[in-house]
Amino acid sequence: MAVPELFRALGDPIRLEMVQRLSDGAPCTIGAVSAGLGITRQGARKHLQVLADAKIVFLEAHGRDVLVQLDPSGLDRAKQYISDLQLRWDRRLEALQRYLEDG
Amino acid sequence: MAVPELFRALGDPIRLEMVQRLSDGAPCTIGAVSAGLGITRQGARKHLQVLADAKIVFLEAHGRDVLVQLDPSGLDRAKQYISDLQLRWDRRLEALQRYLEDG
DNA sequence: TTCATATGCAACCTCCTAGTTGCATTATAG
DNA sequence: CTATAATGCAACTAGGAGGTTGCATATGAA
Repeated sequence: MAVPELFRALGDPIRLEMVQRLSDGAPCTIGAVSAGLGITRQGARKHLQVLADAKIVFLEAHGRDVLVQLDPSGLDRAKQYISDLQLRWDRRLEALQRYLEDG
Repeated sequence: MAVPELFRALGDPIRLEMVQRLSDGAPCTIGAVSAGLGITRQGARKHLQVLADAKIVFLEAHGRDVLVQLDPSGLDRAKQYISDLQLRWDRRLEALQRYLEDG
């Protein structure tokens, strides 16, 4: 459910950069993920919330700071959705080909 | 390239519905893809343009009407990008595990 | 030719989103 | 205890995205 929200969350260069960082490095604090993006901490925080709402990331309070971690299931759902589309598309192509060959 | 644009194009319920229709049925005209979406033809046309700009769909003039066709390579790029992310994520997990085990 | 159909183009409106600033809060460090 | 560091919350602004209406254009059918 909420597939559009999922893709929408990925459809922003800054959020995608965040996901990149998270997939590369260790889980880190909000401050760390937000640094060096060219926007303020609050701006970055909003992006993180979008990612969290879309279940691409989850936030875990840890004393004074909040750890940001990638949620693999989010990415998986997105990929699965695309695969389903491609499957239908392929079936359609096959049906079309049969139609052309056999009459 | 322009991966964010790709996801962004998929991140809208109406555009996703269009892609669904195109993957299901035969390539059809702009009018056909645009019908029954709850918005005007011009509104739908703008969505189609977004999909076309993101290379998810291509438009082919055919006399009076314009055929809309799914571009499988667009979906493939999106899927590939996600797979790459997951690959890096998995590698990171492995490294972490080795670190925990071996010291 | 004439009429209807499928589309293009442009101006306009509204609202959400990205981004900011300022201040409050909570927890770690000395 | 005090100071600082990491974060939360709220109000505000600007710009773009989604959507509409109105009109122009070109192609196919009769």
